[in-house]
Amino acid sequence: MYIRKIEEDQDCGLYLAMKVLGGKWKCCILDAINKGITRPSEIARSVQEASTRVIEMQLAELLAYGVVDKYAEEDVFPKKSEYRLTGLGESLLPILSQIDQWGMQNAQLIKEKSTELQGAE
Amino acid sequence: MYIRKIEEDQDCGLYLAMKVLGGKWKCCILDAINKGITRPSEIARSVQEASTRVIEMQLAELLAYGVVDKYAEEDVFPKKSEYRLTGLGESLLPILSQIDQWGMQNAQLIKEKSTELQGAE
DNA sequence: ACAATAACCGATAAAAGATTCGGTATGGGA
DNA sequence: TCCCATACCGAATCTTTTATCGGTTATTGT
Repeated sequence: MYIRKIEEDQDCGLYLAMKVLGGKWKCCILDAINKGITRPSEIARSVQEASTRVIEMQLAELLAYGVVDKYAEEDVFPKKSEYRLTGLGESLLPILSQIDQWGMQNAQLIKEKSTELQGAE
Repeated sequence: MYIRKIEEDQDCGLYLAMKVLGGKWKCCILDAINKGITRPSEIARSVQEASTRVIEMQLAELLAYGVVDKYAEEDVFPKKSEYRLTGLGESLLPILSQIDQWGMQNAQLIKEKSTELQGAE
């Protein structure tokens, strides 16, 4: 079992929110589910850069935080699971789309500066 | 010089935005600056959990991304620097406060689930 | 019998991020 | 002279996150 060593800032709403949607692929997963891509294997195919293991792990986290719900049919072939947004998850959508818009609007600048920060130094 | 090894998702606005404000203390720093706490030493004191080195590094990143501007007076004692939000930085404020609100509204749940995720398993 | 598909998990390796420690430079005050 | 404050940087180290690999279970088709 993994035990966190560095103290967190549990009074900062931003910090708390980032715990829920801060993972590298969470936004892509939420976006996929919102678009109707609900099965793990489908999500994995739709994101492709991310391995199925990562999708599984992040889905598990989203599930734990109550942002998505899971509907599984184990006694069917092939096994079938679907993940859907909960009310809490839906309450995140407008915020996510705002951040996404900001990112897209400033994409050019961010990409440039980002390259500078790691490129020539 | 450091070279990133894992490919990024440069078409996801959310992912890009997170590059700018994803650091552990960026939100606290932006909040401080917005409140008029503009000097590095003051910011460091106002955040206290974070070391001055961290503040310096994250300020440098925010500066590189054009979210803040720097006004330095080197020929003064003691040396004086001030960081202020740029237009781009200010355009982030409403978004930040929305995320913060969401986080505060769901603070109880997030804290509980967060504890479960690392605590008993 | 064997390959294929779906979902999932555990252990470990690799990468990224945060922290600590020491150092630079300037000039004021005890 | 020595110590303080301010701002800043480099490098080593520690922590956290992400990726990779192999394994499990169950069922269908070849």
